[in-house]
Amino acid sequence: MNFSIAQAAARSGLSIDTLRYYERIGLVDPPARDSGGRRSYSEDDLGWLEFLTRLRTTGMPIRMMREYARLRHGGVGTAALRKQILVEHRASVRERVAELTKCLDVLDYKIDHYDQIERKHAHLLNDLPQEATA
Amino acid sequence: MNFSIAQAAARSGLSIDTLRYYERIGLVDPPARDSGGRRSYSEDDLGWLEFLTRLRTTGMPIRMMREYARLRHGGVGTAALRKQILVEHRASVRERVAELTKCLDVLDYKIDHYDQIERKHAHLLNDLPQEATA
DNA sequence: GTAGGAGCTGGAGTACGCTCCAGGTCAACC
DNA sequence: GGTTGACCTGGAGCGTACTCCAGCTCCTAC
Repeated sequence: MNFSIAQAAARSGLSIDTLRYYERIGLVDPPARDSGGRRSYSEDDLGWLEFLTRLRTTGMPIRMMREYARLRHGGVGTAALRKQILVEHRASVRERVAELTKCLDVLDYKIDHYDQIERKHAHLLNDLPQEATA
Repeated sequence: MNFSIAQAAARSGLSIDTLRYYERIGLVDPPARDSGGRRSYSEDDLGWLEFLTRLRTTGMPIRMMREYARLRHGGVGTAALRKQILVEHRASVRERVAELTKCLDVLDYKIDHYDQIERKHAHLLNDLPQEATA
C-alpha cells in the first residue's frame, strides 16, 4: 500500500509542506516516486513519520531527530547510540512532565483564589436586603 | 526591599534583556526607578515575574499572558475573565501532560526494544566457543 | 485537446521569543 | 578627575520550525 503526499499528510497530521521540508533537511528518506515523479510513501515511511511526530510532540529538537535518523542508516552497530538518545530524551520528558505538574498546582491554587472571590461576591449579594437586589 | 535588574534576573531566572523585553511589550509594568534612573523591582514585581515564568513554562503564548496582564489592571471586575483564561490554560496543560505521558509509553517501548537487541547480542557472544571470544 | 487539480522545485517569507549591540549616562572608588 | 562597571535606550539580528509562493509538469476527465 502506497500513499500520496496528501494522504501521508492526513495520516501523519503534518502538512504537505512540512513533509517536503522534513525530506529536505534529511529527517526522512526521500520516498519512492510514482511514474509521474510524485512521492509515494510506504507503510514504513508512515511508521517513521509517526515516530518522528512523537519525538516532536515531546519537544525533541530537529537536529537531534536528524542525528537519530542518521544513525538508523548505520544499522545494528548504532543501536547503542540510538538507545542512548532515547533514554536521555525520556529523562528530559519526565522532567518536563514533573515541571508541568508543579505548574498545574500553581494554576489550581490561583483558580481556587478566583473561586473564593466569586463566592465572596455571591455572598455579599445574598446578604443584601431584598429591595437592593431588585 | 528593592532589587536591581540584575537581582531580579537572578531571582526570576530570566535574563536582563528578557526583563526589559517583557516590559517593552507590556507583560510587566514599568518598575520604579532609583535616583539614577535605574529600574528598581519590588517584591510584588518579583511575584508577578514568578507567576509569569510559570505560565511561560507551561507554554502559554505571550499574547495570552499579555491579555491576562492587561486584565489585572481592570481590578476585581475582570476576575471572571482572568479565571477563565487560567481555567482554559489549565485544561490545555493537562492535555499536554496526557500527550507527553502517551509519548513516554512509546519511548519506553522503543527503549525496551533496544534492550532486547543488546541482550540478544550478549547472548550470542556467550554462546560462542571459548577461543572465538579471545 | 483543453481545463482542472494535485504535485513538483528552489527559494523567500513568517511567527515567536528572545538576544545582542552601539553609543550614552551615572555612581563609586582610587 | 579618570576609570570602571552596572545600567540605560532604540533598534537590529537571530534560531527554530515551519509556511508560502511562482512557475512548471503531469494525469484525468470531459
